[in-house]
Amino acid sequence: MITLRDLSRHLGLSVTQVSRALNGHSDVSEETRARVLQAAKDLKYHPNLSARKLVTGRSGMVGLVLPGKPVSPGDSFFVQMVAGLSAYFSRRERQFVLHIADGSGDIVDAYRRLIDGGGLDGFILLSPMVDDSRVAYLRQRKVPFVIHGRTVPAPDYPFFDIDNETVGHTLTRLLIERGHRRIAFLNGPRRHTFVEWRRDGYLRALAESGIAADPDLHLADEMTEGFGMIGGLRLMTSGAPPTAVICGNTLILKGLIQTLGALGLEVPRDVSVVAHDDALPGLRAAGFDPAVTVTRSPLEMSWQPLAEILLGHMDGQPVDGLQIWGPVEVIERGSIAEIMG
Amino acid sequence: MITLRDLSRHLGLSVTQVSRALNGHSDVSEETRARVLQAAKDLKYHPNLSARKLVTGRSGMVGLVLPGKPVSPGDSFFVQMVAGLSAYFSRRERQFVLHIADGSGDIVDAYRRLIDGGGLDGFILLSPMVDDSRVAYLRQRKVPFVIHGRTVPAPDYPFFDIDNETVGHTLTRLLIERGHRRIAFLNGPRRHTFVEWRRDGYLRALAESGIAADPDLHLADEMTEGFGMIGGLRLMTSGAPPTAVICGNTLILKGLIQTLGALGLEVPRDVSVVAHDDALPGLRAAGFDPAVTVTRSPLEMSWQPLAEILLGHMDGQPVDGLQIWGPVEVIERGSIAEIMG
DNA sequence: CTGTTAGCGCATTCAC
DNA sequence: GTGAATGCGCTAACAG
Repeated sequence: MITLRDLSRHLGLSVTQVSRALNGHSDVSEETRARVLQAAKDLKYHPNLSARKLVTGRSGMVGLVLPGKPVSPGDSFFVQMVAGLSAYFSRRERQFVLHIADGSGDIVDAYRRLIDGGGLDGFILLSPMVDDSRVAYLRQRKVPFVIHGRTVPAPDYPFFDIDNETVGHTLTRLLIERGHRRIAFLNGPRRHTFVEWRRDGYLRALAESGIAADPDLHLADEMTEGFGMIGGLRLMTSGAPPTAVICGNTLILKGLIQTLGALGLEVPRDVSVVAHDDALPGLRAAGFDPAVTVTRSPLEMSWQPLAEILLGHMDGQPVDGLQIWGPVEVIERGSIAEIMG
Repeated sequence: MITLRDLSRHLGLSVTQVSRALNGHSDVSEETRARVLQAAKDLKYHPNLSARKLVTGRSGMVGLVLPGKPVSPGDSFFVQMVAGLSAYFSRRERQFVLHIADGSGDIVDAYRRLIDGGGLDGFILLSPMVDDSRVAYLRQRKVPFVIHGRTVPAPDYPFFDIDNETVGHTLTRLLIERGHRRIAFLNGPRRHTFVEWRRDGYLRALAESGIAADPDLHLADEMTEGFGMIGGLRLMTSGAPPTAVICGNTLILKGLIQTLGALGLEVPRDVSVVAHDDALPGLRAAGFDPAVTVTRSPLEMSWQPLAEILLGHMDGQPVDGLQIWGPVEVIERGSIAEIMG
């Protein structure tokens, strides 16, 4: 292993000067800098992050903490995210620590250990919740982070998010415009902010058209195929079934489609269906039969912004430029039937 | 953030003594140790790994380097492994660094950076290859590692593996015993040792029964559904098709089944099929129609041994006890037809 | 059993 | 521009 000291002796310079040259300080002659850089490459010098961390307090290592649930195909959301982030940081010569938390115990403890002991100084947070304890803790510790989503509508920390209120509103509007008035929503778990915001958009669209919201038509549960099946069954076998159903993601959609098939209901003849599509591999709404009209925001377009925002934040860039909205596309595919007034 | 120094002042002891108490040294009075441990818990002390690494040369952080290919459902092997390992190490208060390598460049560079710069001092290696450069490098650097598999039949480093020669032999024997003599093998990529060893077992079984091996019946390629389809097609449409096919895993099996279906061939009436089953979620051989006879070694039973072996190795345990064979089960499910002599 | 001393590799004062 | 000294938090000699 080669250290700064080795380099300095090799070059006949002081350790200090080599350090300065490597870190791009201004008070180094161009010639010296060139020599140092060349030698560093030749000798395959790699700065010792532990040593650097000890003196600067920062290691540049970033982390992602995931809840410790068993892996299932439905977790392809996390898989995509982990793979994307890890590859991105690896390319940038950053260390990416994946921590799958022990389900028991406070999640904040995991962060504390990672910060105090492990020297992590940057985090990506997924699936923000109302009153998110992770956010509170990291803010208090003044550790940089970026969230995929938001905990409040207008936060003062960096984030990458889509406009979920608009997602809910758009999907609902699509149906209302075709004459639907009994519109159901198989949403996600209440604890997540985006679920509530999509619901807000849904309710706003209904209100704008003077449609009374029927609480029985809005179901909130884990975003699984199972929920799609059970929720769909509950909706369609109730006394007053909806004429259209909105699905929070394509996993729910998949379940719903199965239930509809089992009930002998055809899309869009018997019931119209729309969904939000994260464009996860193997779960494309375009692949369903019939293809389903969706709002679409590819998850795979979120790693890079998330990573860049985090690195920017760790570099001390102002928060304003680090609050970024991802695009939401509307793709009509004919899974909505026209209802005559 | 709370340091050893804080603890020592709080307790009225020297920093050294507190360190010793925490690290389980013998020369500490029981009373002192108890006091220290209690105070550490109360003040939520977490040792600074960077500092420790600097003086001991070891941080306890372990890493997994994966080749930088795009993620697909077929990578569920890696997904399972990553999730299992990460969860295990997290529970043991170890940091687990996932590094998805940039495809370009020498893979060894990734390890160099992680060791020199990142302070990693233990690795899990997956998918060992003939003349594996990673093994050579880590051995030279004297960095502890554990391999899922082996690079040579009797290595002097720790590993967790199954007896792949026996897997090949067993699957082939099952078919020979039912009278098959034209037995094909859709194996994996030649670069992997386990592929060669399975082939050895296959050839040995054939030889033992005096069956001449037909090179056209052994196909080696990436273990994908596509290979199962293409390879199966090639086998079954050749001039002299086999009466039985062995699949290297259930992904290949899945592809083969599709081809057979497309060709109007029925299992086991028209062709017998066996496979090796890693028991990946969603790819259970039991779920195929008809259920397929397999050798089975659940992947999910490998993280824990792998992790334990690595930690043992890092603790300096002798290698003898760290070379472990996982079980291989034979499950007969009636996908083999009897061939009358 | 306990405390004092030294140094891991690096960045950052402060002098020159 | 450059170099010498200092300390980050911790463990490992070395005394007592």
